[in-house]
Amino acid sequence: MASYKHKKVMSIGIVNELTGLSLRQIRYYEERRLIQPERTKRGTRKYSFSDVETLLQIADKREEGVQTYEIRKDLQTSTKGNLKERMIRGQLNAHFQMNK
Amino acid sequence: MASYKHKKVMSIGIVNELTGLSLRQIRYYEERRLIQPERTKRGTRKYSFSDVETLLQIADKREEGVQTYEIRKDLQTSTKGNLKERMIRGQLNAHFQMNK
DNA sequence: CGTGTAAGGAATTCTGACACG
DNA sequence: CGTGTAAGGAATTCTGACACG
Repeated sequence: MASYKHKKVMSIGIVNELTGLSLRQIRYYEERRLIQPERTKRGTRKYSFSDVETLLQIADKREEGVQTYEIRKDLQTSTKGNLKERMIRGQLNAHFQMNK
Repeated sequence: MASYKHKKVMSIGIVNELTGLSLRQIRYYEERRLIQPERTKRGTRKYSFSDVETLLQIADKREEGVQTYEIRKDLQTSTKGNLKERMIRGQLNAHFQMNK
């Protein structure tokens, strides 16, 4: 399922090609905790397709002038927001089923 | 869809970790045309998750003593076989629908 | 704050070849 | 045939730092 999307297998060079972001930028966004790549035994970073998607979102926000701190909050709330939305929908469904 | 599974993004070192095959073996199976990795601008090989799956199949066959030439044929017919099977099923479905 | 760059070292990958068999 | 290995070079990645602002 999520295995391919979330498996950390790409070197930073590939991520650079896929996103167009510089190595410096990719490492900096990690430092600001917007992404969390894994490390190989010898310390080279490994990224997932999911990380690449996040980086593309980050690039969009940065172009709009949003600071990394704000982007981090957005990324967190966008995830939580989806969860929240799903829970609310669940409650609404339960509500309508009761009144049906 | 197939984008993550077939996108060539992994270095040979990662493939080695994922499959347990030696670099020599991975390169040799390419030489025998069992897999077709892509290359970066400077010539380093890039593999997909799909390639990794194929390599795992190859490893199984090799343990059984099957030669690379036979494995290549198997890989080709297993793909074509699936296609053929689907076409036959389609015809069967059409047949039964006509007689229904 | 966000990003570029030069610096030096360490690890990776590549190819062609010899070896065994 | 399939795989290991030593060889030398080229390219990658890492970190900490200085720079601009």
